[in-house]
Amino acid sequence: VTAADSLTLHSRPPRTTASREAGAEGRPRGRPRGGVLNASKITAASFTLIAQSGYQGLTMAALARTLNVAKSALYNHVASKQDILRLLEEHLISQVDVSAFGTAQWDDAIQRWALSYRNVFAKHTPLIPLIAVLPVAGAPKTLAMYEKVSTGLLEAGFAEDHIVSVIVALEAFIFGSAFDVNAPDGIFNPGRLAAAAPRFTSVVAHLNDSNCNELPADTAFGLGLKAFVRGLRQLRTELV
Amino acid sequence: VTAADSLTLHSRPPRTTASREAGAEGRPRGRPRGGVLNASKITAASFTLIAQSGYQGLTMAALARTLNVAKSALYNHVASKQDILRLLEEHLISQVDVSAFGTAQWDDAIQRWALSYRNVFAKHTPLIPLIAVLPVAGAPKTLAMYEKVSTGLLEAGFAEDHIVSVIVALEAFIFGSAFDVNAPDGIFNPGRLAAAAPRFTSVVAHLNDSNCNELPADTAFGLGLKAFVRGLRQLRTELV
DNA sequence: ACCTGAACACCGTTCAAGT
DNA sequence: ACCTGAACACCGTTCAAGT
Repeated sequence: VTAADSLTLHSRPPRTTASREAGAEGRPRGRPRGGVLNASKITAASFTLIAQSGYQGLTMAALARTLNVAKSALYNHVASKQDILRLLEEHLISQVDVSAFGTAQWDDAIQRWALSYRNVFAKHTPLIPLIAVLPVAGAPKTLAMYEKVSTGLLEAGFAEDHIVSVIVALEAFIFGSAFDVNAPDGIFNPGRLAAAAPRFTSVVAHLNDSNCNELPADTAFGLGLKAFVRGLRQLRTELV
Repeated sequence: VTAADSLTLHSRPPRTTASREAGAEGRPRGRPRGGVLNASKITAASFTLIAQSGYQGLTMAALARTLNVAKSALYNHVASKQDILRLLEEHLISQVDVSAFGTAQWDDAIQRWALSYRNVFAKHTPLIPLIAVLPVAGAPKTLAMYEKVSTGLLEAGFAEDHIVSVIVALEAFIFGSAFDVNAPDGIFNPGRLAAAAPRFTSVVAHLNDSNCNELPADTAFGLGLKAFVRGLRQLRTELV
């Protein structure tokens, strides 16, 4: 045991900054009278923060500052940061447009649902790794969306034992496509390696030939969705 | 300026733990004679670490410990942790099986490539948000894979100006499906909310009716891939 | 050129003290 | 029940000192 060791046992390291790090400015220490904090205020503040500075700006400290509370106060309402992400996910799912199921043809309904779903999560891709693995049990709004889609597919004539697979497969395509929306311009530009990949280079050069002013991610999503739905139309009648 | 403030200017906070935090045990301070570190050693150590304790175990500190160097030594070979993730991505891409292009029929080749691609990244989903947005310019192995796939699709008769879209769409489905592989059992079990979603509940109950001992993620991937390829077969001839 | 040691500015989370 | 203040155990990154 060195001298430095025993020192740490008796003296605390002084704070590196002198500024206050936690807490609301004026509020006394005890329990406040009004409802200072709750889950939906945390959700709203999170979306504000994300809109301002992205998911990288969504920290417990920033959230506490926005809500004018101490960081530790957040833990009276959520168990963890993951818990907050789950709140965001549930809120976003309810913004996905499922209204076409029941009004439009099943194939049109799928396409409109998928487009809406992708657009909602394109701005929230950091949630995707979470959703894809999140049990629906505690997520009523997510469940409500699945109920709508299932009903639409049942009425379209899909066999009961294939519907979950159809939904999972479509969601996979939707989530993957949401990432693509955020790809930088020229992501496929081979640069100085062009000579090593002549076919791909040529094909990238033809990217915008037929889609003048559409984003590459949108073109790919449209083509993929069309192909997917065409294939489903065939399989629907075959797979029984 | 308080007393605590001026204190920090003159005395360093003592370390909270007594154990050494950085550095290799025996090595002297200066530049070592042998090649202690390089990019491929960092890559290999990263995969070892991931295999042992997942991506959450992949930290600069753990990496340095594994390689028996100081954390700061890593920055002589990579610019950042993101840089390491890019090394991993390039290495994994080269494990994707593209051998079916050129030997099998185009639709079979796509299916085998897609399955291999999904399987490789199912164990490395934290890389997916990165890949989907990563320019190919500095990634020769990624480019080599695209060259193979492009060639296969060109020979299959797809129009030059659609091939990038076809690849992007397929990749979206592949990446999304990779996440599903890691979903927990019973992810679709509605729990106590079953009554609110009767159709979905019924459809989930029928999930395993026709696929006795296959994982749900595999069933969905197979069905989605089949639908996708069928749709592509139609669009290939139409879209010209 | 390439390493060590030490620090820096964060991060999410915990917990006693307070009302 | 629900807040504050203070700490804890990390994290990735920087940089002077050394050879």
